[in-house]
Amino acid sequence: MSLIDKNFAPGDFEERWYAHWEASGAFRPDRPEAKPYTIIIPPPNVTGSLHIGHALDNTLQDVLIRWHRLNGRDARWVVGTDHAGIATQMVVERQLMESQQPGRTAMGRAAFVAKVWEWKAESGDTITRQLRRLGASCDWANERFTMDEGFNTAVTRVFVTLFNEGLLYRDKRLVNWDPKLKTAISDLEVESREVAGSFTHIRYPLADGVTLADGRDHIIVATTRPETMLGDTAVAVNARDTRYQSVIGKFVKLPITGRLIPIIADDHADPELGSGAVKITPAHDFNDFEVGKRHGMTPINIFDADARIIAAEGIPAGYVGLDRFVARKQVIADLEALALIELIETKTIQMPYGDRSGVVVEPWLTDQWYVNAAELAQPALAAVKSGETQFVPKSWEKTYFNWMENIQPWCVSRQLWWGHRIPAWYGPDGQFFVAENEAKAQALAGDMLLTRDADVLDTWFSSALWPFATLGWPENTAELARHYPGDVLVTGFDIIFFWVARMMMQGMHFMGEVPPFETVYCHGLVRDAKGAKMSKSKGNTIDPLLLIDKYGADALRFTLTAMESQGRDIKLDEKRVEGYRNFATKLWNAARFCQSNGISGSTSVAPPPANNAVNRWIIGEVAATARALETAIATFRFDAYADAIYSFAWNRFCDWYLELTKPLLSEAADPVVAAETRAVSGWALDQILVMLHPVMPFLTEELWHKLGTRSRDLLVSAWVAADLPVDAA
RNA sequence: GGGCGCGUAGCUCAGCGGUAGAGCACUGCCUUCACACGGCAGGGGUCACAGGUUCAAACCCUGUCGCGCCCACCA
Repeated sequence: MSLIDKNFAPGDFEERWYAHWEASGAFRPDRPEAKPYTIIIPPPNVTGSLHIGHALDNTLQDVLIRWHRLNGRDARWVVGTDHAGIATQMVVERQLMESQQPGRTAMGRAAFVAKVWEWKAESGDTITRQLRRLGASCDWANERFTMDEGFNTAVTRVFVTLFNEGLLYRDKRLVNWDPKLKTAISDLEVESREVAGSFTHIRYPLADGVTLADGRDHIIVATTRPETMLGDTAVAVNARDTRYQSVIGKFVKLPITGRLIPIIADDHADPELGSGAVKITPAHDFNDFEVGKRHGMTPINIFDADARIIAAEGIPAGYVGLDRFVARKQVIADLEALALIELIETKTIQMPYGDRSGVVVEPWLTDQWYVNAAELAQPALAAVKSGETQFVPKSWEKTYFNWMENIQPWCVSRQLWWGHRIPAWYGPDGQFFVAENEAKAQALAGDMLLTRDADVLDTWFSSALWPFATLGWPENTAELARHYPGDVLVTGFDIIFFWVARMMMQGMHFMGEVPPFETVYCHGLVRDAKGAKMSKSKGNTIDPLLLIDKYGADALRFTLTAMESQGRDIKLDEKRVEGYRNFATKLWNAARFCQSNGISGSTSVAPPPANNAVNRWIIGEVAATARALETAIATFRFDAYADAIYSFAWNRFCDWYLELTKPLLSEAADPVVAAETRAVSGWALDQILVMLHPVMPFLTEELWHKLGTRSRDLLVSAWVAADLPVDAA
């Protein structure tokens, strides 16, 4: 208990309180008799730094955790970081380049991975330090990392188990290949962009003097990627298409290569589209791959990992080694010279781009590991259908259903170095053995000389295990029993497929059909004041740390809470932060006023006895506010929470109550009424601190201690304000 | 081509069946012994448009227009 300074300066006490809380163990769950309340943090990238989206996500989680902690629950916020395979690998590669050190391939795998660990150690606590500045009351004592020892065990166990159950398998099929990063990526990591392109109509000469019904000696096919014709294995037409019925089973002579390829009948060819005839390139197009399979064709691969032409069947030597885009020009030039170009249309086309590399992704034929997602999706789907897990807002359930019901095999192998190495070993003739370690694989393989799979797992494969691997799984720990499933997951809607769906699948499969959380709260994106998506390249990013420096963490937290409305996107305007900093100042001054009038903190949750009408009124208002907050939390209406406490504290408590009671505290006033008013004021102010604490933890903790001699910190006090009598007056 | 969401005061948004609300901005007054990062008073909206349901609609239904996002193999 000490005098409240005239100036409100959050920088003077925020870091001090955080250090005190953490050191005192306040973030640890320590109420074994109470019902647990568990949130699992979406693990930020270990080498990342706090952006405004993290600030929102973690503020909301902290509001929930702190509210439930204040309400007596045994709250635990499980925390940790993600190794973020591809993202981190790219960061380190870029750093090597910028510092002119040898590149990844030059230094070799072991040295590179060591370099990443070095970088992780160096920068790895940046993000967690920043979360502390935000005030996130995470259980740091049990901080996890997706590549720590226990996690590695969990990942391996899951891989081996799924393999043994037949739910994970190796397959040769087309993947989305990123020729820049030189790895397979999943469907979700491909974004379709509209670009200016062209549509080339090519004449494929009919072989053996055959002609079409209209007398033409060629079939016209169209493509946006002319170079792929080097790998064509057929031309497909529809069996119902009268224009082509007579030539089904005949051949065309594939230009440039001179190969004869058959004209086949397949429903993939739509008579309504283009010429009705379509070139089939099984090794470089997802549809064509299926067509090829139906007709027993062997795909002809024409690219290497860099998407350069290789010496495949019939490809002229001059093409070998050409980049795909150079090859495209060459194909067009050669076809033009042969007078086989019917037409080149300029038009906007859809092209697949790697979301990380920004280059055009190629469908490429490789051996990869796949998870049978369609199978794992069934229980995960059922859990949401039955309401065991609920999305808030509910409309996201439809999105989830739609994706899960049409889910494709999940390619989980990546040709990267940073990540969980795939636990599979190969014998000399391509036999493979999946086991938890090399010794077990060797036991399966007998005398064979084994080499380990060079690939690593998709980052999301490990983060899918986050809700249970962080609690000690596969060991049967007490923590697991107590904190799984979590109460709520708070995350952005943009990773529902990447992460939420995968956690649902793995959680259901490995945790006895129990989904990992009861509620999935999906918040929106934080945009700039004009509504534009923030990006470094646009230069419109808002750095949450700068806002914290300028206005205090509490003001930023209040802003994000007040603007979070049912998952809608947030247009963040700095003026809003300034406004809520003003609110903090207002409260600070109100507390200072109270203190200067001999008002101090209360000793109990229950309101003091009151006879005076104004005092009775404010007691009732506190109760009504507490109930409004309870509803807001139960329905995840963060905006309603902020609004209720704001209007109560400012409009009713400051503007009316403090003004109306000023005369009651004057020297001329009745001492009995004055004493009652001091007691009620102190109690009401305490209640404001309690109710506001989840959103503004620093300011409220500071005032809590300034206003009274307290046996405990505010954040760990269990105050069930909503139980107050509603009609105290 | 499917799916979702949004169009309410100058701006950002609540309200989702019972005579229009908040914050910011704006106007006027006030440096009154908590606070000018403040106080008091005030101006400002045919709730996108058109139909319908209802005693009653910003709120429910149908359609139209505009904006945004997600998913999808028109080669």
